[in-house]
Amino acid sequence: MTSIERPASPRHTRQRAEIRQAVEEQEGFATAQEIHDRMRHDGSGVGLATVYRTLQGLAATGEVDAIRTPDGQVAYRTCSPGHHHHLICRSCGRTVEVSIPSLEAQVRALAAEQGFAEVEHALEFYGTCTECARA
Amino acid sequence: MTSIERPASPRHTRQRAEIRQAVEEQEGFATAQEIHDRMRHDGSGVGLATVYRTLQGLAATGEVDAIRTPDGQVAYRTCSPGHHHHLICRSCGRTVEVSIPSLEAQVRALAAEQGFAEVEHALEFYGTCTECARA
DNA sequence: TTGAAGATGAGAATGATTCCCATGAAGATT
DNA sequence: AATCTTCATGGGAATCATTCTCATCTTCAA
Repeated sequence: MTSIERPASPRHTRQRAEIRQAVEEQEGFATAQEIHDRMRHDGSGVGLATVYRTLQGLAATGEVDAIRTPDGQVAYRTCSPGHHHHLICRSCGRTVEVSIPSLEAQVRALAAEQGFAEVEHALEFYGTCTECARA
Repeated sequence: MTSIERPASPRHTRQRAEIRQAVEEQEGFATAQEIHDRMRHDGSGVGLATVYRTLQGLAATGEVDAIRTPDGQVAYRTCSPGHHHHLICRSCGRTVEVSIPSLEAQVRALAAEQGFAEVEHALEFYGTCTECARA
């Protein structure tokens, strides 16, 4: 198990605060690049590498949620705590958090049945919300 | 809706046959690069770009399943027809197909509830199989 | 057999993400 | 407040998977 060392408590820096705020302000999920672009547009001089690093850190501690979009990019969002999934609009990005308690039970059952341990899953839904369906 | 034109019926070529066979022979999921490497190792001279193109085509018609691994790469595998999910061993790659009928119903219900249309989902499970848990 | 539409392959191009490393800032210690 | 050690930053190079380009071959219908 080779895990990268990460300081117990990261330092409080201006950049880190700005990035955290940027993620909190956005509606749905956004990639590191999108967040970086928006910050730049808003006058911040934070570097792209820092945005990547910081978002990864925030995701590792669960402070933000990270998902992989269908085209392979990683997107971040501030979410409510606890296990949940997302229903994401393909065109506008609007995101609804949903939880499927019965799924979690089934997953455990399936895993046991097949003899698999430490089973994790990532489930996201992509659709078109009412607003966008109109246009 | 800009969809890339794809010929109704692709031509039958030696390369296409080789690639299809390579995917069928493998145990679990493999990336285009892995498949290409194995083919090369077995004496095939098929180009990497062709492997990528062909696998994409096969996935588009449902002849093979394509998933995105946790680290963002696309992996392919020959599967049984119909909607199903995968329980994949993180270390050895062994894959078990599973279906969760109740999930599909819940998805439709959730989508309707939130006013989302054309909802798609991708759900894969990653765990450690019995064999690998021992080692 | 022949021609046109497709397929192939080698390498260049792309694009997201990570790495490198010299410099700057945070936080603990006097 | 001054100092010091450690960690964070940022800019640009480096990676790496994937796609594109395009000249050259194949397939397959006529």
